[in-house]
Amino acid sequence: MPPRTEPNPIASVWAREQRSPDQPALSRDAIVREAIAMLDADGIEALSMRKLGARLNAGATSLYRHVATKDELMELAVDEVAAEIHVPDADASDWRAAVTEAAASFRTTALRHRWLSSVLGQAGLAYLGPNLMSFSERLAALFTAVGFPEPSGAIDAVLSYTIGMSTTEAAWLTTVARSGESEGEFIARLMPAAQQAAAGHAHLAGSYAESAATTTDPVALRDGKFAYGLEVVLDGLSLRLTR
Amino acid sequence: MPPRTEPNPIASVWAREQRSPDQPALSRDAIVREAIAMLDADGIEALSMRKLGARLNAGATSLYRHVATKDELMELAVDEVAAEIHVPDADASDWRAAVTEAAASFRTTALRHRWLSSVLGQAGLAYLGPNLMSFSERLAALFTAVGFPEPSGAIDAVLSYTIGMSTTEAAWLTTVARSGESEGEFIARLMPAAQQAAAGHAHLAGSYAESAATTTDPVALRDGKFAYGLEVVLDGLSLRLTR
DNA sequence: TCCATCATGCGTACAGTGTTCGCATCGAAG
DNA sequence: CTTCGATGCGAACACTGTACGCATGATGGA
Repeated sequence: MPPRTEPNPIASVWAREQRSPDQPALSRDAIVREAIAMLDADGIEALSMRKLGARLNAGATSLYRHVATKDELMELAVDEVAAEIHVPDADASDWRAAVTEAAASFRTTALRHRWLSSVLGQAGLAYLGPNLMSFSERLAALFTAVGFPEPSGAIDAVLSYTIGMSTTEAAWLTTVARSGESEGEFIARLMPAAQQAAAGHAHLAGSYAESAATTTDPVALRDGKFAYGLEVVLDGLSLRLTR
Repeated sequence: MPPRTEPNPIASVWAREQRSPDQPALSRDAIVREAIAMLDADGIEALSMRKLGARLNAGATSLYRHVATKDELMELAVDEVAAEIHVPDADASDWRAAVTEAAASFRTTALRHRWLSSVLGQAGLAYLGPNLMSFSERLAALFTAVGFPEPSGAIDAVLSYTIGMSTTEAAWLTTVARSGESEGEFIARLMPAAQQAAAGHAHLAGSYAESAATTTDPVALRDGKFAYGLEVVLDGLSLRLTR
C-alpha cells in the first residue's frame, strides 16, 4: 500500500487549479449537499468530518472554513431537507385534504431522510432556519384560514402525532436496513423472539399471532396505520371547528 | 466528595443486598443504575464508558464483563426507565381518565429522563425488554377492555401523539438546560432572534408577539398544550367507540 | 490441604472522532 | 509587482468504544 492516497497528483502540476470544471470548490452548499447524501446513504453514525472531507476531495479540517462545527452542519442539513416538506396553500377549500397532504409530506421526507428524526429528537425544533420557518408559517396560515379557535393548539396536535409516528417508523426502518434484509424478511426473523418475549402477555401474544397470520405488505400496513391515526386526530379537530 | 452517592442507602442494606458492605461489586444492575443517574444528570453525550467506570470505582473496560456493548447498556437503561410508566388497570370505568393517566405518565418519565427520546428516536421500539413488553401489554389490555374496534390503531394514535409531543418537549428542555438559564430567561433571550427570523412571516410574527405578551408560566403552558392535543385525540377516538 | 478452574477486574493498545493551530498557497487589489 | 486576506491542509490534542491478554482471588474437587 502506498503511504498515502493522493487525490490529484498530476492535475495540480500542469493545470494549477482545476476547481472550475468538475469540482465545485468546497462551498458551504456543496458541503451540506454531500453531507445529506452521506446521511441518506449510510445513516447518521457513518458521517464524520474526515469521511465527508474525503468525499469532497478535501482535507478533513478544510470544512471548518465554511462550517463552524459539526452540529451547525447538521442544523444546515435539517433546514435544507425541510424544504422538501410541502404544505398546501391556505385557501384550500378542503382543509382535511390539505392537512393530510402536509402531514403525509412530512412523513415522506422523514422516511426519505431517516436521520432527520434522530437529529430533531436530540436538538429539537429551536432551529430557526429559513426553510423550517416558512414551513411553520405555511402551517400557521393554513390552520388560521381554516378557522380553528386555537390554531397553534391544532397545529401542535397534528404535528406531534405526525412527528411521533414518523420517528417511530424511521427508527424501525433504520433497524431493518441495518440487518440487510427486506422488511418482510426481518419481521419473519424477529417473530420468534417477539413471540417468546410476549409469553405471559395475553394481548401481545394475540396481536402477534394475528399479525403473523396476515400476509399484507408491510409498507401498506404502515401507510394504513398512519392514515388511521391521522383521521382520528382530524376528527377530533373537526369537533372543535364546527360549533 | 465521597466516592459515590447512593440513592437509597438504608433499604438495600438490611433488605436484600448481600454484597460486601463498601463496594457494590460491579453488577449489571449497578452499572445500569449508575448509567441512568449520569444520563439524567449530565445528558446523553456526557456518558462514556470511562466516566461510568470511574463513577463505579472501576476501570473503564471492566464494565464489558457485565454488558456486551454500550448500545446494549442503553437498551437496558431504556427498559429500566420504562418501568416508571404507569398504565392503569384495564377495568377502569372511565377510559378517558385511564388513557390520560397513561399518556401523562409516559410524558412525565420522558421529561424526567430527557435522553429517553433521543435513544428511542435512534433505535426505535424494537427493544423487547420485559418492562417495555409489559407496558405494551397493559396498554393493549386497557384499549381492548374499552372496546375499540381497532385497538392497535387506537394505541398507535395516542402513543404517537404522546411520543411526538414528549420528544419535542424533551429536546426543548435539553436545549434550555444547556444554556444554564431558566426556561423563562431562555425564552426571553431567544425572542429577539426568533422575531427577526420571523420577519416576513405574518402568522409567525403574530404568534410570537402574542406569546411575548402573555406572561404565563412556561411549564403550565406546556402542560396545557399537551392536554389540549390529547383531548383532540381522545375525542377522535370516542367517535370510533360509540357506534 | 493443595491444586486446578474460572469468573472478574484492569492496563494497554488500536482505530477512530471533533476540533485547534500554524503554515503554505493563491487570486485579487493597490 | 507587491501586499493581503481568504482558503486549504498536515499535525496534534483530548477524547471515544472496544479487543486482547494478563493478574488475582474465590471456589470446589481430590
